[in-house]
Amino acid sequence: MSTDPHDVLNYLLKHATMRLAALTDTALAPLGIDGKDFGALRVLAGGEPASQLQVAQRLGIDRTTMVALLDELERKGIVVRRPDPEDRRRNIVALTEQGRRTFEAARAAHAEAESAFLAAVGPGAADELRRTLRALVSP
Amino acid sequence: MSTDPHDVLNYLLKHATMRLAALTDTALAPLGIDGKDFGALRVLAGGEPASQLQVAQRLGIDRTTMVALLDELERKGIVVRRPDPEDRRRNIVALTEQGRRTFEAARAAHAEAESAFLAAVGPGAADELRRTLRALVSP
DNA sequence: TATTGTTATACTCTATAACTATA
DNA sequence: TATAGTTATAGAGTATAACAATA
Repeated sequence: MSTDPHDVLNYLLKHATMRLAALTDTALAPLGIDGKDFGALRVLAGGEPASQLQVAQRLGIDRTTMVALLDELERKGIVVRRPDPEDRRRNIVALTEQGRRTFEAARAAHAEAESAFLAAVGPGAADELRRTLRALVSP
Repeated sequence: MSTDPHDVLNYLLKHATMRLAALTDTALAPLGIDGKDFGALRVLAGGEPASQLQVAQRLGIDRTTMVALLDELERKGIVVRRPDPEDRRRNIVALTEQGRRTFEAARAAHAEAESAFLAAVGPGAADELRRTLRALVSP
C-alpha cells in the first residue's frame, strides 16, 4: 500500500495548480498584473461590453471580490468603469488603450508560461490533460 | 480567440482541485476528518514512526501548521504524541487503535470519492491524468 | 549554536452582511 | 421590492518571528 502523498490525486492537482500559478504570476509580473487579473482581461477583451457582475460571474468569483480587483486595474490605467446609460446601477467595464496593449503582451507571456509548465510532458499529453480536466470540471 | 476562462489551464486545475476536495471532504466528514487529515494519516499508517517535522515535510506543510492539525487529531483520539527517547526535542506521532480503524474506513471512503470524481472520464484517461500530473509536479 | 515543538501574530484570499443608489 | 456596486467585517488557511527545551 502506498503512503506517498504524491499518489493522492488531490495533492497532485493542488500542487500542479500552485506551480502553474507561480509560473504565470512570474511571467505576468513585469506587466503589472497577475494570473487573476489576466483572467478578467481575457473576459473584457473578448465579448460584449460587460458589467462588473457579469465579469465576476464569468470568472466564478463574488461581486465583492471583483471590486478590489477592478480598483487595482483601474488605478493602473488598464480598465475604466463607466456607468451603463441604460441601467445606472451598473458599471460597464472596458479595457483602455493601454489595457489592450497590456493584454496582448500578457497573452504572449501567459502562453509561454503554460508551455514551459507543460514542457515536462509531450504535446499529446498536454492536450489530453486539458480535455480530461474540462470533462471533470464542466459538469 | 477564446475568452472563456475554462480554456485557461490554471482555471481548470484549480476548479478540479476544489471539486475533488469538496467530494473527499464530504466523504470523510462522517469519520470526523477531512482530506488534509487523511494525508497525514496516510503518512503515519505507512512508514517508520515519524516526528511531527518529518510528517510535515512529507506533506509539504510548515511545522507550525502541523501543530494545530495534530492537536485536533489527538483530541479526537486518532493519534498520540510521545517524546522520542533518543531525541527529546522530538515528538513521535503514531496512530491509536481507533486511528487505525478510522484510517481504514477513510481509505475506502477516499477511494470511492476519487472514483466518483473520475467517473466523468474513462479509466484510461484517469490513469493518464495521474501520470501526467506526476510528471508536472515531481520535478 | 542549531533544531523541534510551540505560541503569537500577521498576511492572503475570499465570502457574508449591511448600506447606497438605482430600478 | 429587488439588483449592482460598495464597504466593513469575518473566517479559513497558512506562514513568519520569537520562545522554551533539548541537542
